Amino acid sequence: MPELPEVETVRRGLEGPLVGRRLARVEQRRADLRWPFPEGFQARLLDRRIIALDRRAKFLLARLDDGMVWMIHLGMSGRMFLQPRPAPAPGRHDHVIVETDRGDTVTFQDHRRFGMMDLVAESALARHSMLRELGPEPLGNGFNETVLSARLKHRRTPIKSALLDQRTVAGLGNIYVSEALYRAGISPRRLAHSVAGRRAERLVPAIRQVLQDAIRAGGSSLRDYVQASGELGYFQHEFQVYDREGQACRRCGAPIRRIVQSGRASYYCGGCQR
DNA sequence: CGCGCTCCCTGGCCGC
DNA sequence: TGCGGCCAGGGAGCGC
Repeated sequence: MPELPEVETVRRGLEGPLVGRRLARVEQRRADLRWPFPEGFQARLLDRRIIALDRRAKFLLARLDDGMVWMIHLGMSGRMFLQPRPAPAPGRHDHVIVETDRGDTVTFQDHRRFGMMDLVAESALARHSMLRELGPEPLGNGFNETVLSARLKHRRTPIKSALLDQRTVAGLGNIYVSEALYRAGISPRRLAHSVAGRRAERLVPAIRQVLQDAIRAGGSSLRDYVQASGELGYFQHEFQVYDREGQACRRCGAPIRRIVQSGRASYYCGGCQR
């Protein structure tokens, strides 16, 4: 899926076509994604005007003119993109299609259906079960070495797992955790509590920089992800460790290792990361 | 409570 | 070429 940089790229790409626009047509093509759509989803979106398109962690938040927020999560394989004109007939995995009063068509496509959508009152947003426990935005002011250390200090799990946990810091996923740990010179196997302090001082800028670099590149295009415009991001060409098992570390030449932690692959250089 | 494993789903790829 | 097994960017829910 889309991790923070991919979601942010989609947000930027859709902001122009969607913000200020009224949803003149809404087509919900199945009853559920990961979970059922909220009651009356299609009718409640229809004719609403989108007043802002924001992002929190990996969620897109479309603010509507009736005080509701259209929450969108892309899961592992979700895409949200602007269609060319005229829009082609919907495909098998095109689950939600909206058309604005300017005639732009935006499609939500998700072949694995791990994504989700919800409609929630702005006033209740912070209490939503999927948002309520999220940690700080890594690119925001609330994320620094003190905050990260406090969140790692009591954790007995490997740092890799702690960073995938959205309560620690919100928006990292499997790719950018591996890449950030490489940049910080920290082994994914190191226990989280031992990263609190000096190592967290390296990790914070490593996380910020890898996310910023990826956003600048338009995200990473692997199997599924495309930008809102349909263009490919190119950060995958800058991966130092992710999906590079057996290839030489670009810094020290040692072969990149792949291990499995909490059921997910981790990639790292045994020479550069301790 | 905190942690790790399994599962949800479809499709691509690899080896036989 | 066909088929089975494995793997994939996420996260909830369960058992230990």
